[in-house]
Amino acid sequence: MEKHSETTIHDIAKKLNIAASTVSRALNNNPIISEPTRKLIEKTAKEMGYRPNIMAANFRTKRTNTIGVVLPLINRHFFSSVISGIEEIAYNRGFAVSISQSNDNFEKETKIVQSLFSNRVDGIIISIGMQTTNFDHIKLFTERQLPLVFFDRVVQEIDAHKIVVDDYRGGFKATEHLIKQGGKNIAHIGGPLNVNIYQDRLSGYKDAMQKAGLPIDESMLIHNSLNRADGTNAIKKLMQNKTKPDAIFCANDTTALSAIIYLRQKGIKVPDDILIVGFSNEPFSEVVTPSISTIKQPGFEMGKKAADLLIRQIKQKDKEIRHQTFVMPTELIIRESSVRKG
Amino acid sequence: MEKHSETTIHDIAKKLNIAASTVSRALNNNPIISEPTRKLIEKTAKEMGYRPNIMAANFRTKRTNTIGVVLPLINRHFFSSVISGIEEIAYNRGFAVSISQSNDNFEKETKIVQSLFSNRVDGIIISIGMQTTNFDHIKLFTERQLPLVFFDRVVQEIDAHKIVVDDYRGGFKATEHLIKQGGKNIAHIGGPLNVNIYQDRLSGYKDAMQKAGLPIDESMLIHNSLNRADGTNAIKKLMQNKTKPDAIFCANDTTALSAIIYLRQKGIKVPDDILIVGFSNEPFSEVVTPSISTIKQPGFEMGKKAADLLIRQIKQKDKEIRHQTFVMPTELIIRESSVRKG
DNA sequence: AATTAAATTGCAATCGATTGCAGATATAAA
DNA sequence: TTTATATCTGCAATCGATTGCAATTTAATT
Repeated sequence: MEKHSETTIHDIAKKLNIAASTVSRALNNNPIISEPTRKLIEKTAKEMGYRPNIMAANFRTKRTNTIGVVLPLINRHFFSSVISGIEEIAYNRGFAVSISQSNDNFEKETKIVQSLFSNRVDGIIISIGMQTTNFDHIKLFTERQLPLVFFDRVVQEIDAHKIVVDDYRGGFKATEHLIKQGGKNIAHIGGPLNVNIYQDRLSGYKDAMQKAGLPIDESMLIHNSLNRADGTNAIKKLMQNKTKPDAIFCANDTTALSAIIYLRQKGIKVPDDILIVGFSNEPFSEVVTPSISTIKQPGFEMGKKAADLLIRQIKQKDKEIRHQTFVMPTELIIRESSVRKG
Repeated sequence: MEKHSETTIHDIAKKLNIAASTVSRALNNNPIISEPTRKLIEKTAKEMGYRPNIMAANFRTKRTNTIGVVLPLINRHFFSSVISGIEEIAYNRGFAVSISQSNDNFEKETKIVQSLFSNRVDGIIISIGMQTTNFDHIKLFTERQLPLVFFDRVVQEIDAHKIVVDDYRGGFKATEHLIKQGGKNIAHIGGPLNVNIYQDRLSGYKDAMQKAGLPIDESMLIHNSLNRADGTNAIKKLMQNKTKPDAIFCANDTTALSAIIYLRQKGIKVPDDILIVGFSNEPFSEVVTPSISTIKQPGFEMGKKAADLLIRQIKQKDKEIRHQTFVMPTELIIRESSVRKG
């Protein structure tokens, strides 16, 4: 029946007795082709069930119309929101999105980035893993001027667009709020300090404390991986201090939740006895009891912004670009966990 | 300096005075190449900073080593878990994962699938949108024998591998549990019936009711989109019935949550006055008060299974395949919302 | 040493679309 | 009618890796 399973521009050309180049140009809406010719070609192409071989085109043009996304964990509300935003913009601009998760594992992150590079993605959007302290794999992109956008967990020493949350102000606002609510001995459960966002949240905390004239007690600071178990260990340790905290600023909602659950088991009431604020506004924070005050990060908008910036860069590859850091606003959402009942 | 920005197998061949085909075979570990030659080529390739042009290879071999994933909404715990599972398997087998969300929009779903087809993905994994009742876009794949795996929201009339949860038994177990806890007038808030999973959950509910000799009252059945607002409307309506429900089986946790919150506002206690069971085991369900009894779906495992099946199909394209439906077990997780206090 | 078999390597075509440049046709001006 | 100028179309090379088949080298056997 059909010799080629797929019709090519050559088949169309042969049928119409014209050159394949004309067909190619017509199908790409090249204005150099006259209107009647284009119409005819388009009609024939449709009749013949023509579908462009994008691989051939990619190969020839050296572009894949694909952007790579690398992030620690897909299955996390903040990150999946970012993906959602990226996908939305990318789809509208005709780009596919290829997604990989590093699981916060340095080796995997490296392999992923190399693989995306070999696959010739047009650019990548990346949030660095917690373990990552060496950035040679990233330089693979920057050295060849391949478009790259960081988000959330960024690398300061690499020159590229960056989309971050205002973690400093987030930390500041959270702590300030706890102080206003009467907190004096305010603890902080934070993440690894090699990651910028945790560094910034800590700085915000410290500055808010200092501004209020409150001392910073090192025994009130704990840094860990911010998962459920770590959170429980952290709160346990804090409650063994000679002076116990009367408020805690947690660097994520998961840890805040761990603390609340542990304290409830011990008969310590939140917010009556201890005030708590989290970070990230996970979906559960709104509905848990007590609902968790937190800092909202606009994940979806960040994803959209990142994709927009990346695609702009891809489309104007030649021009010199001034890399910028976009700081997305955070919002303090006050719920039950941090408000002492009247 | 460098004429070609990238070194090709021809550059390597020229340098070593051998044929490009030998280089190609050596780099692909073709056993027909002798060990010393391979070693030499590999060494030289590394020295010259060779990176295969995957686009060229894809073009030639007609494979992209990419699998497409289409699902309603990335930013939902169940789906992002599935993605996570898919990504894990795909990554280990050398496949990239290209992800798109349909937002439950039929037009977008169609375009996505067509685009994946044009991009020559090696296969797709798809969960159908709620609005989708026409499957011509899917046939694009099946007719050309392109590997396709459905998960969760599957299309019965299309012959392909399917990974589903045992929604029927899930619905049955949930309802049976409510009956055991003393429920008599058990309502059901379900999803659109054109979607198999909601159909099955309803069937499970009905059978459990019948088995217990309980009548099925149509006014106790509501079907909607299962979002937060719909859930609130549904519970509101149910509570206006002449005989009010004493238990509710909700087809997802979001709706269960809506019900709990609404009832709390009205001073009606869960589980004391009304028992509730949800579905999906969203992260919030465990930590909300009262914690929500629910049916756990193994999203991550489903993703892994789907990817495994798809990749197997891709790798043995020629052989005839008996399509199977894999029913993943569900687990009833009993929490506070459905257990009447002693 | 000659013959045969086995193990390696090379030749050259191929995948399908794109694109610079040359050639052809149509239109306008002289 | 001839010449000049736009417009349009076609030729042919090209992108880089893969692969069937032919050619060559090496090893084994007589």
